[in-house]
Amino acid sequence: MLDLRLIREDPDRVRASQRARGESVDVVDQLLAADEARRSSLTEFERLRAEQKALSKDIPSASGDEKQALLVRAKELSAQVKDAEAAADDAQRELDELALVPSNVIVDGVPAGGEDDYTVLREVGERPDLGTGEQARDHLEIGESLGAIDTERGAKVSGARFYFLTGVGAQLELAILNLALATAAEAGFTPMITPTLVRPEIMSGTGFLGAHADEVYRIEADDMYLVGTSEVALAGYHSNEIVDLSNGPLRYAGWSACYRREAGSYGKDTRGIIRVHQFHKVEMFSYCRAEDAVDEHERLLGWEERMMAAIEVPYRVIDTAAGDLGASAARKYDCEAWLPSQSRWLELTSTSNCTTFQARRLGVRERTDGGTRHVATLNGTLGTTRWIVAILENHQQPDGSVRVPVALRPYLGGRELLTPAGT
RNA sequence: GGAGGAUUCGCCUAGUGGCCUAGGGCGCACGCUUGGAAAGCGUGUUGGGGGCAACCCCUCGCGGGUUCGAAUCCCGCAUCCUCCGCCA
Repeated sequence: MLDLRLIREDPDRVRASQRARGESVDVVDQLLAADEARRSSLTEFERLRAEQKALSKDIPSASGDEKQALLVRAKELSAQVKDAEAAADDAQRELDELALVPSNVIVDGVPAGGEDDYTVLREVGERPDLGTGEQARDHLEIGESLGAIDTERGAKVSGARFYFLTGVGAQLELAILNLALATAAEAGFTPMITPTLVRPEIMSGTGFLGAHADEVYRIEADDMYLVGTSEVALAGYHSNEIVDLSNGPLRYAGWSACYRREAGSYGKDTRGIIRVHQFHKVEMFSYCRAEDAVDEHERLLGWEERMMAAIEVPYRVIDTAAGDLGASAARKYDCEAWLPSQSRWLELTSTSNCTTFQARRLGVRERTDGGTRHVATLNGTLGTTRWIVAILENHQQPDGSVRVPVALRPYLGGRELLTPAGT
């Protein structure tokens, strides 16, 4: 949700942002009209209500005919107040509904356009030389040979896009997540294990029930949602609170299972564990002052790149185009690892600056000299199940083994190599 | 699943239809006092919205209702606590 004051004072900025995203520009004028309607109906209600209060104060001390006359007048007024209040409520409801429509206003510098209009900020690391003309084996082939990934039984038990991580595969996932959590803790984040079922208002407050509502699993019997990321729970953590940011940002690292329906991605990444319905993730989440959000975003990206370096995979950083941003994000950077088997880049991390957009919906504020104001929220990935893909493929050896990146070794009992089962 | 009880300002609490314009205590902030501090005294201290302003409106868990008037009465819901049942 945007600040109505911004829409009133600088509607052109909002229009430009909506245009860059390829979304509705007219909604700005609809909002301005709804805001005007709300204010005039509210003023009328308040005028009548004040009159009613003044009148009812005189009733107890009146008597006889005078009292009867007052009661008659008060009864009329009571009906008028009721109508005016209903009108004001309707106008407020209409405004509230419209206010959810515009997406966050993009940060200056975000490229306009859609999925393919990103800007590459940098490319880091060398793509592995896997031998002359040799076709790189893909992560599933490697994973199966290591006895690490079992997608067939995943499908048998739960359907397409489910999998078992077995043996060293399970350990490798935990190694990634443990390294991520340790990195976060060292950087001052508070480690958190979060709920994965949340109430509707929390899911909606984070902005995931807009255009991407089909992505979310809903538990109909209990009217709850399964989260696609711990960002949801961490954003809800301080909902309707006034937080204290005087000692710097509040930083949390959430560990959770993540659930995604992957509706509309039929036929895309169907092999292996690149695109799955359930995975684990360690996510950074930061509450900071609005004016610090741009710097905080760079810091989150910095921690993500530290993790990229730790798993020793070649990657690039992209500045996602406006049309490919989630509704809440004002800017998003992705780190994409090189995927040798497909000669393409694969998203491993994503960090979004949601400015005050989420906090406004969720009611997260801070105290300032001039009252309260909404804080900024940011999030970023520090490790997921998918990273197994990039690690297996980039560290595969000609003999079929996989080299373990140095930083992960302590979490794998010191192992330097993962070797195929039965060799 | 059933039966009771609770939900008031950061915390504790008063409040059974108009005297609530929600009182008191704690905490916190500022001031007085002091050589300095403590104590004491005084002032302030929920949040949101409208208005150029004076000022006004809303906010006693949430949503309805009764009434000229609701923290207070009625209905529904949520959360927490206690007990019972069921499951483990």
